[in-house]
Amino acid sequence: MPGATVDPVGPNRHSAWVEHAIAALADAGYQRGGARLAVIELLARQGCAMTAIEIDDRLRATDQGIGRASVYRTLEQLEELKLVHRLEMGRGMASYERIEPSGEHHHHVVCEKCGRVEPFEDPGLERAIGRLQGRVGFEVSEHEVVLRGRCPRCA
Amino acid sequence: MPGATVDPVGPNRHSAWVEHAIAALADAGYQRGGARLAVIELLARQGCAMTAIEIDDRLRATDQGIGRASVYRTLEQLEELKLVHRLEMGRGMASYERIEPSGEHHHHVVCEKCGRVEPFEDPGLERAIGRLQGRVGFEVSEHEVVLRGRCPRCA
DNA sequence: CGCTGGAATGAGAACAAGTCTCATTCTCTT
DNA sequence: AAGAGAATGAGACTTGTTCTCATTCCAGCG
Ligand SMILES: [Zn+2]
Ligand SMILES: [Zn+2]
Ligand SMILES: [Zn+2]
Ligand SMILES: [Zn+2]
Repeated sequence: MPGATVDPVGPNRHSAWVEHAIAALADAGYQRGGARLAVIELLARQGCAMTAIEIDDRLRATDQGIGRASVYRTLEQLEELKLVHRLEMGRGMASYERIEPSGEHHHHVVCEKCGRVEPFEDPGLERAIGRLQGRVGFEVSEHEVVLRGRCPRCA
Repeated sequence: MPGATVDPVGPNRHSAWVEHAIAALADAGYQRGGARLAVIELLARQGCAMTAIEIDDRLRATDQGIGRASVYRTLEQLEELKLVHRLEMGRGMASYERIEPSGEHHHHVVCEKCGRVEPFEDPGLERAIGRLQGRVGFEVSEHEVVLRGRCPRCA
């Protein structure tokens, strides 16, 4: 689903992931907390990766005024529990996007001129990566693919 | 006839890339310089990615005492000319490895526990990526694939 | 309910990778 | 050999991220 955009208010169809994340955190022994929930709900509304800076800025701007430490701490915890995927697609800063429990996911094309990021899916690519599993000596649990080039506007 | 400085570790079979890089830089209008050459010769000897920090430390330790600014500047120039590939596979720091003019290349598996990086090649994967070219709206010029998991030692 | 121990939070200091500045040194062409 | 301009490097600076620790909040208990 590339292109799912921000849903500023009210229930949204990604709330299932919010429940999933909350349950996983509870299972892992975490207590509830407002800052963590705010991060989770923000990520739940995004269709693609969002930089840590952007997440932090966005949450600092709310009336709750979430702190930077809480944002980064939460992102780290979510990554540890495989609830979000951490990506480094640009000049040294991390982005995050939620991981669907279903395994459904996408990869990214990045414009090397303007930095624009676009998601894409491809079953053939996934199949090729799947076939790789035995061939590398590691026990692979995730993968990421980044294509780089010029976007239509910059070409 | 080209007075390439003696490599303290002895002659290496990648000197062709050194020549290639020097020629490309000259074509791009750069003058020669000792710091830049040192970076190029170091990269020429590596079989896989090396972090910028490592490159910098290594070159600072030489009797020439290459400066940090020169190292990063050179890496940026080499990347711009597509002579090296910049990778961000770990905790927010860049690695570099040379690009073979032949197009021959590999991808990486990273251990999420100990950080170990291992290269691998796979024609099937390359084919799948090649088939993708038209399907994404970008004019793709490079790609990178990173698998993450546990290495044999950490599994 | 109101307590209480431990978890969660956030302000700001600390870090670390990378970038910028600019005086000096080096290259290359006359 | 001289001059114009490129390359270099010491160190200041920026920036994304992490750490510290005093304060606030949560959940179980009486
Ligand atoms: Zn995405
Ligand atoms: Zn995939
Ligand atoms: Zn490599
Ligand atoms: Zn490839």
